[in-house]
Amino acid sequence: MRQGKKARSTQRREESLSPDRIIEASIALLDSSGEKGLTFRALSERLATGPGAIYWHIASKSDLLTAACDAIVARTMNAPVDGATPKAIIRAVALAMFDAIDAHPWVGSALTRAPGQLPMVRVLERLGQQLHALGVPDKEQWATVSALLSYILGVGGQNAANTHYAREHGLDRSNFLGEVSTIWSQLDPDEYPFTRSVAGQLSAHDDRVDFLVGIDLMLDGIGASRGR
Amino acid sequence: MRQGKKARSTQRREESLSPDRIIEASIALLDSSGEKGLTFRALSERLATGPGAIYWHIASKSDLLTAACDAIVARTMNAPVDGATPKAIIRAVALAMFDAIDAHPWVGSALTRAPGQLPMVRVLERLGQQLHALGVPDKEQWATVSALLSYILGVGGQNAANTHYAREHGLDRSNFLGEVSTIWSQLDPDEYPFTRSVAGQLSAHDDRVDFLVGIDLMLDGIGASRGR
DNA sequence: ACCTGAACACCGTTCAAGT
DNA sequence: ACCTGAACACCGTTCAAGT
Repeated sequence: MRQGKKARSTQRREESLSPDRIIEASIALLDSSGEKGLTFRALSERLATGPGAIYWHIASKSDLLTAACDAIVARTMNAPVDGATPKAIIRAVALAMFDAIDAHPWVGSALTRAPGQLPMVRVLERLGQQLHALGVPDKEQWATVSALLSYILGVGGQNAANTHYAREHGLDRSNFLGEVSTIWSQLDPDEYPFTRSVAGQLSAHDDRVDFLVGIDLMLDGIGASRGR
Repeated sequence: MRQGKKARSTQRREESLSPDRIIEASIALLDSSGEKGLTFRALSERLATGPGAIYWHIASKSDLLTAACDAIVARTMNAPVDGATPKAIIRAVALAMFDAIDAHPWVGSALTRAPGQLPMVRVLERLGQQLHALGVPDKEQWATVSALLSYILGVGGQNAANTHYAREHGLDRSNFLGEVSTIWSQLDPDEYPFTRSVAGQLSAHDDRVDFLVGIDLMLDGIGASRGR
């Protein structure tokens, strides 16, 4: 039963609590059971401790969620991205966020609920630097990043909501879209002609492609009011 | 103590429960105490009944929130809007949603959490009809409304989060923005040059104007890839 | 300094029992 | 048909007590 020093200290480190270990376990819990799967009781069980212990390292559940979100966003924003022009880089950064939220839907809602905080600032900074490079005048920079960011958060939130809703009703994503499509195509033709006409496109569409359409719309808009 | 028939029946209607009365009371509760103020216990107290009674009329809290949200959105989307061109109408509809969410921040998050449901569809329909009038090709209509809607939901979600965060910390909105601005201006200059440079614009900006900048960016984008 | 786990003050939801 | 209100199965958070 004796253990070498190395093994001992490794195990020690593995067993003692730390913010990082708590955040790591939170991410695992959020990925596997969604936002409502993250409770201090489930978390403390996974960490083989009591619920109170976590409060020594983390101030609140809201802080914990923001920290978990930031871990994902930091990873995403620090990854290299390729693109030759500022607009190409903006596209790539936005797409990286889309993919991160697609892989971790809870990040979508966590981002929104932490306004002005680190995770949002990381994205803001990446986008803003490219707007600067693009020659957007200082006075217009805030409104422009703000718009891009709002769009990304909007899509991310929808993504999170879709996943949550599908999970709650025991459907997968395509079943969910099919259900919405069916409901839409049964709406009153006089009141909802557009929604009905678009119901068919719903189940065939590609979220990722649609996301980029919106980004390109905004980038084109920046070009239109500035010239290329 | 006798009462006329009319008075009697009026009072009856006021006292007996109905989905409409429950929704009305929910809106009042949400407006006055925010999203966390809406509980079945607080609601049943305000309606002078027991928590169980509400379940006779409403299936779940999530349904209740969506119904309350829909009441606001329906009111907003049914109000006449002026605008001579499709783009002007889109602007006006979007702005009406912004103002509605500004007045009832909880609508921002409720909208996002009811994907594909009635409140969203009302907005989708209004915007979509104008895109159709604008001559956006059928194949592109879904991605285009979807982008506009995501942007509106994104701004709405941020709006809700800002209000929630400020309320939680006992600040008003301008204090909150001032605090964020201060934090941003103290960020590391090498890592966050853009965010620092933009911190000053934060406290002076006008949410409503910024919102329209994003809408115009997208409308210009639609124009750019189509001509006018 | 860090952890334990019982306890507090809540939730949404259900359901027997009433009218 | 509609309402009552106790009870169930949870929450986040606190805090005395331990090591």
